[in-house]
Amino acid sequence: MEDYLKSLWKLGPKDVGTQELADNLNVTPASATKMILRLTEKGLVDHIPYKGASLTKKGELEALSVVRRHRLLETFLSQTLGLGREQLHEEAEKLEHALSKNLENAIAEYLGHPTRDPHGHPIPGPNGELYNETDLPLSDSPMNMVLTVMQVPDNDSNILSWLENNQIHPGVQLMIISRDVFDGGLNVTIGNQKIRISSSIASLVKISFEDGI
Amino acid sequence: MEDYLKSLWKLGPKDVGTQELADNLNVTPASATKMILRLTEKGLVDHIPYKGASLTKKGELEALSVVRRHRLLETFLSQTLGLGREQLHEEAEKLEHALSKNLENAIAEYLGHPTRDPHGHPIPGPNGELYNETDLPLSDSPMNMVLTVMQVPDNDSNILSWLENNQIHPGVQLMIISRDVFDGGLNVTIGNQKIRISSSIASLVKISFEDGI
DNA sequence: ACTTTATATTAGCCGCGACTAAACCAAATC
DNA sequence: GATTTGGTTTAGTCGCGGCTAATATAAAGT
Repeated sequence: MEDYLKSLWKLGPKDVGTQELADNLNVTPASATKMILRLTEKGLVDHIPYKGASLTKKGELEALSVVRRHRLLETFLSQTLGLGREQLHEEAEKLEHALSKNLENAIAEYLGHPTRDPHGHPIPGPNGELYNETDLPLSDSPMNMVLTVMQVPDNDSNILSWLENNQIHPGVQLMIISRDVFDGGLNVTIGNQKIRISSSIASLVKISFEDGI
Repeated sequence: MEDYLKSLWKLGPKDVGTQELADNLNVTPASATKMILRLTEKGLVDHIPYKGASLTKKGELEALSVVRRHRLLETFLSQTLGLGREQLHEEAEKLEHALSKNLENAIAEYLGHPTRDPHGHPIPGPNGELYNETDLPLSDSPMNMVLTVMQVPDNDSNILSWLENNQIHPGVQLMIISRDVFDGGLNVTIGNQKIRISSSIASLVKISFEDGI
């Protein structure tokens, strides 16, 4: 149930199709439909048959609570155990459903109420507060300006390992040197390295023009 | 399932009755019977109908793995977040089922492969190794000797809070001054305090004659 | 407008883990 | 030896969360 809410939140706020939801959760469309009905019954989603589903206010708060637990756990596991960024998502995915309010609070306290997780994703507040996103995809960013990496994806450990190997993670500064006219691939400098980033990956990395984090 | 294995281990190694098992897990005897059948099917328990159930070798290893995860989690939460001993059990109970082998290893590593949890209970090794218990119940211990508290119970937060308030926890030294002839209550000195411990609680506290922990 | 096609839904099944109510067995009492 | 009694098991139900196969709908193409 919590996984469905989380996916609806991630894919929303538009109406999410059954297929899209099912794909996101690696289940069959039939399973997704069934769960959508259950969640509708509970007042957590609005459902227009043959059209799609979206979270109600109540459902959104519930989803944000799951996201908060997930991202706090990622931060906590990274901080204490020093797990690599590419392992965090999978582990947090399992633990998030078993995290009590008490432990959530204790972890937030311990970490000093962080606002971003190790991938740079904003951590919702205890009541679902989420500040405005201003970070932009690297793929859409201007050339010849110093950019600060703010976010990397969390759910694909292959991509994440590649990024890690090339020193691309939140806080790092880089500059786009040139952009391939045909496939949108980027040549960037980072430190004194020059690397090429495919456009599909560049669209998953978010940056800001500010220095700090 | 894991909870049943853990309970069978805790109540064993003798044959455990359905009632006893059900009480321990706060479920009805009917539920316990059903699960015993499932576990028997899987080769994890031996079951003699109308008599009782006990773990097979395979079941015991599985149970010890759960116990290991539980106690590592208690130690980890205590160490990092500084949770009180009386909160640890409940939180670990929820998380233990969601802890991957990977994370279990990382936590054990981080903690330096501890052999006891914060309640003094031995932590099984990664392959179920468990050293010999030599600790004795405080209730059966001799008077006028310096005793080191080794273990306190983990599952009753009321008792645990009381013990904590009276500075009784693993590592503390105390001495039995007198024993009530009728109800077995103990008068003990601990530091420069004198307190009375009821026999029911004294039977749950384990001590050793050695100094260190 | 009719048919094809892609997407959604329903129907019916399974396993897990809980429950209540009813039947059953074994051991102790009469 | 028959009966009471207490613990055990079976039978039948429910909710969660999956699945497959079949059906229904909306949208697009002819």
